[in-house]
This record gives sequence, structure tokens and C-alpha cells, in this order.
Amino acid sequence: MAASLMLETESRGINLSNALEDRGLRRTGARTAVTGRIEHLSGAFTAEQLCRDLPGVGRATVYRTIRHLVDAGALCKLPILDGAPMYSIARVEHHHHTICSRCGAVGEFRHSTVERVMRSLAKEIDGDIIGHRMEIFITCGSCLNESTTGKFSVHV
Amino acid sequence: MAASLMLETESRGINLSNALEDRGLRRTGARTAVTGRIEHLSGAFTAEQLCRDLPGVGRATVYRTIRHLVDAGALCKLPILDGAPMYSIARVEHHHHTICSRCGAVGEFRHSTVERVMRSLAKEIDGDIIGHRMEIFITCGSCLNESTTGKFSVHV
DNA sequence: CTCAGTGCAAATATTTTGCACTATG
DNA sequence: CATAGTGCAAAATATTTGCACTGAG
Repeated sequence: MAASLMLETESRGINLSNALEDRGLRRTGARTAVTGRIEHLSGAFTAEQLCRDLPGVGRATVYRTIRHLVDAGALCKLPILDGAPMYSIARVEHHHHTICSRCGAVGEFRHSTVERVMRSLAKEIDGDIIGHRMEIFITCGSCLNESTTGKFSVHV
Repeated sequence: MAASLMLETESRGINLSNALEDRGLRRTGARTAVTGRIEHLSGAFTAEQLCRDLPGVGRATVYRTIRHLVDAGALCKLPILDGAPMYSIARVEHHHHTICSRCGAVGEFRHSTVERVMRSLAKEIDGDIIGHRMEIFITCGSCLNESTTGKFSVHV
């Protein structure tokens, strides 16, 4: 099976500009603005959020740059059930996400058991496993002390 | 933790009309057309597909009915990374999905180990786990015998 | 200088909403 | 017959594309 596809090493640390250059893309002002902004953000973000933060960069360029970064494996695209997907920097090689349903904070985790589950499922499934995705919806520590209503619907 | 929320029993088998009635919604012609069509379909579908199949039912009604069914827990909403989400009937209580990246076929599976992983993760995570989602991307048995290009991008 | 990259606006895609009309209970 | 539900069209939201212009190499 092709599961090893998911384990390419991304060793150089977090440098989104390099990720683009590695793909043969030019280092332009607009791209530097986008990658710089993403690296400056603490957590996950939406494309629209980035457009708002960077009024000097055209919306199309923001979307195009995000797509390049996702293709390069430098960003993860997280499907949010309602509304626009969120993106987060892929800090570790293969991982899963925690999403706080109140504040939207995204975390990453790895868990070897998840990979073991995959291997045992391979036997039961008719076909080849080519990848998997897992998200854990949480109420994060800081939100537990507040009483806001949910930001995202958590449908599992 | 509130994980038990995910385990409500849906015992009466697959009857989408009943699921709506249970929520105090009227049994109307449009709703019967939508639920009938969904039950008639073999697998997962998109809202737009349903609109196409049911030209006699207004687009808004299709979307509204789908939303009711999702709220009732009778349908699962599967976020597809590119494009519209897909829906599939929730046949078993708590489960996960396999999605064929070529033909889009959606399957369901349960795996007790997944639940065990959740319990062990609960200790590591700062906050309360309120749900989780897991999708396995596969090339299904029938697609293995063909040589089409992928229908969905598989980003993990 | 050349062509990859950009910004803008228009196009596309998806879903929701306002509102007058219809039909269920 | 009251009002939940419907259909339509317009609005809202999210993203992509065409195209003339700009700038990186």
C-alpha cells in the first residue's frame, strides 16, 4: 500500500518561502508578504483572513500562494464543516489536528496508535489505503473557563 | 467528558422521513421526495446532485431538508477538501468513513481501537474532547481495476 | 528582455435568505 | 384556517479565471 507517501520528511524547519522556492517558484514581494504573515500568525487561519490582513496583496495571489504551499506540503488544509477551510503550518511530518469548537484554535498531535489502527484496518478494507485524516474536536483549556457559544458545529 | 454524546442510539433502521417527524417537522410532498431520493441512491451525494435529480423541488428546500437530516443525525456531512460536501446516510451509530479518491464511493466502518485511541488521547490533550472525525482515503476494489485519474485530492 | 507572477474584475460555485404563495395538520 | 413549509430570485460567501500589466532573473 502507498501509506508511505504520507511520511516524506520535511526537515528544514518552518520556512514557507523555501518551500515555494523548492518548487521552482520565484521569490516575489507578494509571496514574501503572504508567507511572512502566515509565519507571524500563531495558529490556523482562513484565506479570507489573510486577504484582510494583507490589503496590498490581491485576493487571487493570496489564494494562489496558499494553494502552492498546500501542494508543497507546507500547509495543511483543514475542512471546516460550515464555511471556509482553515490552514495551518505543517510542523511535524504526519499528524492530526485538534480543533477547539469554541475559539477555533488548531493544535497538532501525533499518535502512534493511529498508525497502528490504519495497519489493522488495511486488512478489513476492500481496496488500497492511500491516506487518512483525523480531527479531534475539543473545548480547549482556555475556553473551558469561559461560556461562549460554539463557533463551529461539531458534527461527527 | 462529553464523548457519550456521540453514541445516541438510532435504532429504528433507515427511515429518513421518520427522523424528520421525530423532530416535529411536517411530512410534506417536497420532504418525502427528498428523503425518498436519498434512500434510493446507493451511496453518498451532494446537495447539488439532489437538486438536479429533483427538478420539481426548490433548491432551498433541498438544502433545508438536508440540514434537518444532518441535525437529526440521520445524515453525515463529509467535508470534501475541494468543492461541495457530500452526505451519506448514517447507518450505524458512531462510525467513520472510507472515501474512494477515484470514484468518490463512501463506505462506513467502525473500529473499537479508534475509540480506545480517543481515551488515551484524552490524557494528553489540554481541554475536553467533544468529538472526533476520521476519514480513510482509499482506492476502492473496483477502481483498482481501472486507470482513471483521481476525482478528489487527498490531502492528509 | 522575457515570461512568471500580479491585481483587478468578472465568472463560477455553493449556500442562505427575503418574501409572497401554498398546503399540512 | 393558522402557520409551517415552499419556490423563486436575489444576496451572501468562497474561490477561480481571463487578461492586461509588472517585475524577477
